[in-house]
Amino acid sequence: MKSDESHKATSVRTLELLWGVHERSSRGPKQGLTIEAIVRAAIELADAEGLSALSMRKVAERLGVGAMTLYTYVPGKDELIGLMIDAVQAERPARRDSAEGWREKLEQVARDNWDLCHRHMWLVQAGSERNPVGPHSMDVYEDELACVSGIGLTPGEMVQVLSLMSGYVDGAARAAVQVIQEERRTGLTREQWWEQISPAFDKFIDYERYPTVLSTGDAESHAHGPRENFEFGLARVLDGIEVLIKART
Amino acid sequence: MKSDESHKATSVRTLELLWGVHERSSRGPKQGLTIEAIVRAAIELADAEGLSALSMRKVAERLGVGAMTLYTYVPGKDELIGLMIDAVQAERPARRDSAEGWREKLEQVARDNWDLCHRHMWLVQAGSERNPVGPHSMDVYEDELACVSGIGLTPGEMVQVLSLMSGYVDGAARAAVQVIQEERRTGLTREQWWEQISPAFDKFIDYERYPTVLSTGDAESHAHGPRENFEFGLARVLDGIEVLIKART
DNA sequence: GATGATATCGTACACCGTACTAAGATCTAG
DNA sequence: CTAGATCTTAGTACGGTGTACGATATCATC
Repeated sequence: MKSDESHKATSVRTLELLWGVHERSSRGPKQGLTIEAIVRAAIELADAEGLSALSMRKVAERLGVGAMTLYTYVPGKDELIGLMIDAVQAERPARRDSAEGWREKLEQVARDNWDLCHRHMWLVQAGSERNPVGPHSMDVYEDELACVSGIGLTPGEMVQVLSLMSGYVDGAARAAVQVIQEERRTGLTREQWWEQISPAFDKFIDYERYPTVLSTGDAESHAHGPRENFEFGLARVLDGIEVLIKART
Repeated sequence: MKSDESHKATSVRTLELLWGVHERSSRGPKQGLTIEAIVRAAIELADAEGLSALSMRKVAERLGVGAMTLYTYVPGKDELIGLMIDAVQAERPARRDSAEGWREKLEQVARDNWDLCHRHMWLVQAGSERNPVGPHSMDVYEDELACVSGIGLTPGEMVQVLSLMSGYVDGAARAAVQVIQEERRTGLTREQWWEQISPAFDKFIDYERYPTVLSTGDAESHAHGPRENFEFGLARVLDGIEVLIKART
């Protein structure tokens, strides 16, 4: 376990990196790279080959430098991932004045996040709390907060509503993305995979133990696409929030 | 990339392990271990030291055998984790005939899952779709399905409602558990950490850029505990489901 | 030009999952 | 009862990881 002091030091250093405060001393040789370039290379790599294939060596190779060079820019891999997360938040559409009413706005926020998770699938595995919050994440938070302010909720409720929304979207995106990644990894669609597995499955399982499953019919025949599932859940969550808001007014 | 055939083979093998179908040939020496013992040791290790500290070598050491011995029982680490996930599902309370009505039942299911994620924190990082479903997961699914059957929903809607619930609970548990793990890792509570960071943070940030955040007041002062956040979101999600059910009847 | 701070990066360490192989244990066929 | 087949066990090794350390090259400053 590192000391508290060293944790504080790297946390503050990461904050500086996130907010673009460099103030490097003028002595010594010039740096040949920028943090932005490193973060960009890391994002490209993670997009292309997945988070598990993201390594400091490969990022360095992509930039044409030695692996240890990266450590003069970034304290470590975890902090690099933190920078990646904040960087991609910039892709989310900014203020959405077009949408009318809190519901449309929240819906857009949710879909933006869903889309982002599909554009950068590593997001659903990388997410870690306690990352020092960077400027782009802060922009997103400001936007989200604006969606639910001025509609009769207490500040505490506003925060909780946003936490609910992002919790749901993250969970749903995670499930959806994992299906896609699994299809990539094995080269089989879920249907193909299930076809291969089901004979063995039927041999083991005793369906008398699962009357409700049986009476509901084959789960697969009722399965919807991930997108439909997401939209369904989103509508329900928004309905639930609407109940709260209507009770407050 | 492995061949489709080998994927199929390990999938079927994992199914056999999950459902307890051994049929080992009688030739050769007897096995000194059981899969159950291996899974138990792995769960203890993950509980105690986290998923990142779970390694085949450490599990083997805990059992007093060589690392490679495990591979005669289990195809690989991923499959072992799949067995661990199914095994802990057995801890969830079984049929809940005590609860009245779908809402109370779903509430209990959600809280059981929330509690399970806190008892075995590695669950929130390990979760992977496309794991061949084991007997205990199947029990849970049967239970969940029974909660929402016979209340006027179509089979498709029942599946979607459950997917919504588990998506929300997973997302919320994930966030909550990550906070706890971060506190363990750094030895700082979130408040202590924020106290250390905020001076630097205030130096970088320009609050004029974030009027809503500012007007809402310091987010920390409105922060609730993870448990309260979870219960708040759960109530909203259930409200949303209730809207759907009332529209159907 | 000397000095001292700094960037670069090769090497090395401690891990990881697991493929391979050799050795020993046990059952079955003859 | 023996021989062979077949299994378990486990040591070794390979290619990967993050990153600590130290040597060297490069620059701004005195």
